[in-house]
Amino acid sequence: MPELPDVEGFRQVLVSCAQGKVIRRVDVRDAGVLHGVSARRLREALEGRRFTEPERHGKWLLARTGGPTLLLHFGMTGRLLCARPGDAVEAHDRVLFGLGGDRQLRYRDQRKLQGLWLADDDSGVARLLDRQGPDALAVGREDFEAALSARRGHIKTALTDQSVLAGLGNLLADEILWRAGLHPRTRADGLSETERRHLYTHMRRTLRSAVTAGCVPPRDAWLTGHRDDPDPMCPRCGTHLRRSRLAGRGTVWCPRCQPEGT
DNA sequence: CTGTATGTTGGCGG
DNA sequence: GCCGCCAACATACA
Repeated sequence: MPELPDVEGFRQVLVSCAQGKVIRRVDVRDAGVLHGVSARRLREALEGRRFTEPERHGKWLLARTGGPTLLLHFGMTGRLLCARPGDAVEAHDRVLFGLGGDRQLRYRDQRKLQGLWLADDDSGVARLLDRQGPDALAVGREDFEAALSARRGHIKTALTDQSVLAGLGNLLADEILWRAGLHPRTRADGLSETERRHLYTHMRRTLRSAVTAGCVPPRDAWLTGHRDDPDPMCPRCGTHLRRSRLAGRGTVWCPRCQPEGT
């Protein structure tokens, strides 16, 4: 699930559930999601602190406390949710944060592909995020174009490479390329001035809608609404969609709207 | 059993 | 060094 729009939604959960609240109890149910920190050290670092305004960079969520920062990454199946302390704990609830105001923030994740990190200070945060390119929602047109021009590989690979641009995942990349009319194998540094501009514009529009929805919505008018159909058709022109493997992921595109070459 | 899944990393060969 | 591809990580589901 989690790409930039989902993580932005989790940031909102953190704001409404936990911002300003004291962390009374950190309950690590599965230490397998902790990276570079023990359950005990996590508890000692966070209990008694208060969550302040959280930030997001790409697919990373930064839960600030005024002291150490908790960094969360959701992999493919992670979520953040707000519960009551008495609510039944589910099998995949890995860490529970008991808060003031009778709230409980939960990191739930089925597959444990990523997890939680703790940074003592800003330099610790910077170390953890040092491979991240500019955030896809915050990046300006010029930096976006410069990042792509520096890449000789396929455009889809560049868009989903977090060190080039942070936040886009497999669904968003396919969606944006479809809207921009670009074949996913187009060379990133081979885009015309116009194509680069369109790509940036469509990335912004797609991200804005998706952030509002809290996910890449599987709407009928979106490519994402059809990628899992047995015989998927392009919602714009009715052509049979193509499927293949690119950048290590299942890739869907419309051969008519996104012609190869040129 | 096989293949797939919205993520990331590290290794291999070109 | 850059690039594409693949396995690995852990788990569920068709």
